[in-house]
Amino acid sequence: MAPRTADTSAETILHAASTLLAEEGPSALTVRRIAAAAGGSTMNVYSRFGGKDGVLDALYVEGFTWLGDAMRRVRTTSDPLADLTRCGRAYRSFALAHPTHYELMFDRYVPGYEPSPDAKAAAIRALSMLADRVRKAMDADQLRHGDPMATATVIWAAQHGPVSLELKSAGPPDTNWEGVHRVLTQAIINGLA
Amino acid sequence: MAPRTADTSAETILHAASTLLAEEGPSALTVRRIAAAAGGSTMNVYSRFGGKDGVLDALYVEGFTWLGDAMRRVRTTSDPLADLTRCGRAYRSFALAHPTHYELMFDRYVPGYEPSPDAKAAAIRALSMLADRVRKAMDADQLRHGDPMATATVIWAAQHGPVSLELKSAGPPDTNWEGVHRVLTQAIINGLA
DNA sequence: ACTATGCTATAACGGCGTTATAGAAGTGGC
DNA sequence: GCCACTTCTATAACGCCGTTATAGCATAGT
Repeated sequence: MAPRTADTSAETILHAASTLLAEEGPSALTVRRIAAAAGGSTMNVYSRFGGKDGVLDALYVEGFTWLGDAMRRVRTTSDPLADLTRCGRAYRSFALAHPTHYELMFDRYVPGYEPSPDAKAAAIRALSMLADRVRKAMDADQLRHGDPMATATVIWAAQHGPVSLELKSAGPPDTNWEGVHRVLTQAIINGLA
Repeated sequence: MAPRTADTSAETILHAASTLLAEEGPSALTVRRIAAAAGGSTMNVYSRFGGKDGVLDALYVEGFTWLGDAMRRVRTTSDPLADLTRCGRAYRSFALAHPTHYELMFDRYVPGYEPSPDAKAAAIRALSMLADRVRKAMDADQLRHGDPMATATVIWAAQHGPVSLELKSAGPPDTNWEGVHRVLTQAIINGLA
């Protein structure tokens, strides 16, 4: 049974790393711990992912896949502007549900890590999902016309600001971050209309 | 001449660390390199700053001091709303001029580092400088009345979003970040008026 | 002059990412 | 059946990190 040892496949390693990231945060993401959690040796990580950065890239893409899915799950109604507002709420929910993935994706929590071009492409793909909804709103004359990608970037930046600060609990300790996020999202959508 | 060795005072160490951070980025901030750049031994860093986190705290406070100074330098006119817009520009200029300090302050670039309560207090102090200007705008009936600190946090979040993304060159490579920042700042100030 | 104190530099410890090395399992030819 | 040969594995080593222990030396007090 089993080819030779326990099945330390790429999926097993990735799952172990993802769990480690979710449960103990980025500092638990060491090659030795990932390999031990997956039941294999450190070299296994190197042969399958080329090193720590390869695993981080996979987790990065995993995060953007989840974020893209969350955006996709937002229902599309006849009011594209309301849909965009709901996208904002979904964005914040994603960040609060997967804070460590969010930090890996958007704050450079892991020191030497820089996402590979492929990984960045996955990020842009998630952004274009937002751009699609922006385009819909433009077509419905609910948003000022222009480059949908550029407008989507503005909305994204308005999301990232409060969410990023909330996750690192910056600012006054009694800050109502849900309120900050709501006000900011509303202001930017009104401002672009 | 000289007490005993070269003057590896706290200021010398801090200056060496700050230069290292500015010129080579956070990854150059190792205790050994800081000590060598300051002309002393590693123990020097420990006796004067208690460890690496102590130095990071000092750099963190240094960054917020600079940011506070930049906010203070924005001229105060009879149009508080225009002053706030200028504060936004000053904020982005600061981030672009001191990107590595900004990342230390706002993105958790350095892995295990968490700012001490004192350091966080310095951050809140810089934020209340923005809150003062918000209060002025409220007194002039240019902004909706409310808690100035909360409103300042909203404005801050609107600044941090685009600036943070720009610094890590996220998003489409041809993004006009100055434009994103301008649109977002204008939208949030209009939205709060 | 001599002890005591405090600061210094060096060395060591455990852990990190990564690389080199050696061993075991599978494969093809004869 | 047996022997190279390839391939994947696990272990150990290297140089770095933050931190701590240790030993040396300059000053202060008497």
